[in-house]
Amino acid sequence: MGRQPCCDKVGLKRGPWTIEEDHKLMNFILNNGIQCWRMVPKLAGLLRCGKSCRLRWINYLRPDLKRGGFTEMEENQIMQLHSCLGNRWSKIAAHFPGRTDNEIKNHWNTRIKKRLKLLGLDPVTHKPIELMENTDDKNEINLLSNSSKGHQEHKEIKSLDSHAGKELLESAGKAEDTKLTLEDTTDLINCYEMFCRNMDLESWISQETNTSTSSYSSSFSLDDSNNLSMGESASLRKDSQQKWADSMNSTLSWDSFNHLEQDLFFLLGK
DNA sequence: AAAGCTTCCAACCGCACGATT
DNA sequence: TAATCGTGCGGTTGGAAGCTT
Repeated sequence: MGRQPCCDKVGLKRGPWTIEEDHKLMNFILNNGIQCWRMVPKLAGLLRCGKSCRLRWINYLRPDLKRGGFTEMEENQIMQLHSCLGNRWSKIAAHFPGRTDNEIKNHWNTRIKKRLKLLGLDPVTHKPIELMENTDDKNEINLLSNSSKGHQEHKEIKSLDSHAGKELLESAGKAEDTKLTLEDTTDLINCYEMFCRNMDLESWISQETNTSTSSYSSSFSLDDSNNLSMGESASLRKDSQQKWADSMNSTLSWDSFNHLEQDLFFLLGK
């Protein structure tokens, strides 16, 4: 009953892929498509398990992958999507043609999380981090000394290399002891929440998910590779990307977010 | 110059769930 | 119907590269 096991791991290679392995996998998939990942390594002459091949293809070899760092606009969009979808990276990635869930997850963990913390927001809930009142001045909060994790947070922020962190700290002119008045923080939070409300992101996401997620999915569709020629696939992708871009234009005004962000930095810097 | 530290990201692992036998 | 597979997903890790002291 049942099927054969996916792969026995005895004798299979692990770790970083070599250029030769990449070429083998890429050539095989481009020439034959994918019927079954389990068979791919055998037919392509690779000593890898199917799962590993799938991951390598999706995250690195796929021809429609978008290379390079994330733009500020993309980062902002990820933040917004995460506030509604949580850690559902594949769902988030579906809104970014050419980006992988792994890529977005990595970027979130290394950059965006810190950026949100700098804004005084909990990266999990997107709610304001507990405001700690300073006993000497009731109108001040210490952004960097939240509970017992204060030291760690401080360390993380101090070592930030992202433009967001540096900009924020430099604009505030207080790299070591960034303090906001309670008034500032309340303004900041109100702006952020107002922005989220105005975007009506949840309805947009549910609409997108219901109508078109599969078309925009970052995962390469096996059906596409099997049933469409390269030209047809490319055309389909182009249409999907255009539709996606159009839907973005009609739904969101990123200029307004950038302005808001500048305002937030201004608030912090004043 | 080099040792130690931090950041980044490719890759792995285990689980969930629908499909298949 | 139960057992197992195939695939996708999210969390985690290891090591290379870059940075700091």
